[in-house]
Amino acid sequence: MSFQAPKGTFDWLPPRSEWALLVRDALSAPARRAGYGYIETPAFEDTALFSRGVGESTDIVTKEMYTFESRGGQSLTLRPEGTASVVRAVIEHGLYGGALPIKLWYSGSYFRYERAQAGRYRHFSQVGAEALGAEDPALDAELIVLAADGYASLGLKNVRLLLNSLGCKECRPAYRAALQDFLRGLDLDETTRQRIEINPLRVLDDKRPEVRAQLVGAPLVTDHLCGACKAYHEEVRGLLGAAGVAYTDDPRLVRGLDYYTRTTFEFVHDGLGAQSAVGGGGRYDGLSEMIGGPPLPSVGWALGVDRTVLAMEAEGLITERAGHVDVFAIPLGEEARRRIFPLVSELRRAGLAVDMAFGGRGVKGAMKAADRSGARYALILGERDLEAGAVQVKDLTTADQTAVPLAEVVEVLKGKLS
RNA sequence: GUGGGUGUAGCUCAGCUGGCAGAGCGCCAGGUUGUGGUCCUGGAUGUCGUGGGUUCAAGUCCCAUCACUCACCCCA
Repeated sequence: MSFQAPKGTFDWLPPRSEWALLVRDALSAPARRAGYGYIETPAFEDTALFSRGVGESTDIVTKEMYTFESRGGQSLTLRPEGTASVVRAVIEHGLYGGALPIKLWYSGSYFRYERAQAGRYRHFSQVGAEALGAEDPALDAELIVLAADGYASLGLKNVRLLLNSLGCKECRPAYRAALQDFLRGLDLDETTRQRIEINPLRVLDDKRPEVRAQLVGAPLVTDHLCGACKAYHEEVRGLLGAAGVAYTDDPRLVRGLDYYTRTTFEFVHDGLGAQSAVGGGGRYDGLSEMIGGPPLPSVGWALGVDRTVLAMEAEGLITERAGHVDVFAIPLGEEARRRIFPLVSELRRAGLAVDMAFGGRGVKGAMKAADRSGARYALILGERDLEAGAVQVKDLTTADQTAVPLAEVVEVLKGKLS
């Protein structure tokens, strides 16, 4: 019997896994500095939260959810995205009764039942941030700037920001109707024709060349925005410019979740294969009410951790990192191992990163291991040293070696490494 | 759901019109009775994805099947 990770999933292994941790940290750091508090919600929720929140017409809900029945007969679903859960938690705990906006960030695993391909997995990882309860273009701009700063802090140069406005419940219906009129006149396959009736904006997203060619003259949302939406969008654009964040207006940008209104954006990168979005988000003014909460105009984003690592690889930012211990201890013989083990523990308690040779290997093999560990110093303890009450401290970069009394090793190494 | 590609050592892969299972890297050991990163020597690891067929003979040809992968669809 042998096992392998389920289709569409993968394991993060060292040393590459270090970058996943680093990316998670770097993408969330700007939000933490901007007053966003940490929220952690369950990995599964009531199925209806997603079908009503994300939208019955979306692909996510119609064919990509991991839905199962609990022993009590309740329908539960592994979360396919984070926003619905956060809004649910805010409503459930009445957080909207306090100071607004409520600013939250989170990080975790998400699940969508899709055919895997480069950059697209059934289990993936996102960092998210949401600001709930305020309708202020500065809040939209803040979130976008925070995400852009996160990517920039990782050294990414080729992340582009696409920006659009999808209008609101006042102006979207008219646009939707105009778009449907246009699309119905095109030569399209059956599934796409169905999409025109259910979710016409999504058709603008089609990548097939024969479809793209026909979409050239399609009506654009930006030409159908009401006065309020137009003004709001202009304000967001102005603030982004003022903060020095470059963006491209993309009137074709639509997103796969139904709850978006007004500001929508996507961060894209060309080095990921067919998947180009490394992050995205937007405003969702009606979501709270859709799932039974009070009016709570909000905006947020989710950034893909796995995809960001792929983007960094594409830009050559992922380099082999040297090992991460400072000291590597080598006992020669059992007596030496018994003596060096507590010394290793003591060094670690003193704040040094320390590893040691296990498995009773010879000096040569142990030295090889010390070299691979990336340690600056090797500690060698053998019979002769035990008799002398000292340990050999070898600087692996210069090959200088000196005997240091056992009682003084901790202080000496702390001094050398500070 | 649809279409393409690939399955051979831990990893990356070579293996021609069928004829003894290979290389590089990595790993382990020795060269150095207690010293790494270079060098030299040696060693271990294989159900050639799986099942069937053709053949004196199959990693190689045929059929089926599974897995992985890329792309469409969709999205982080």
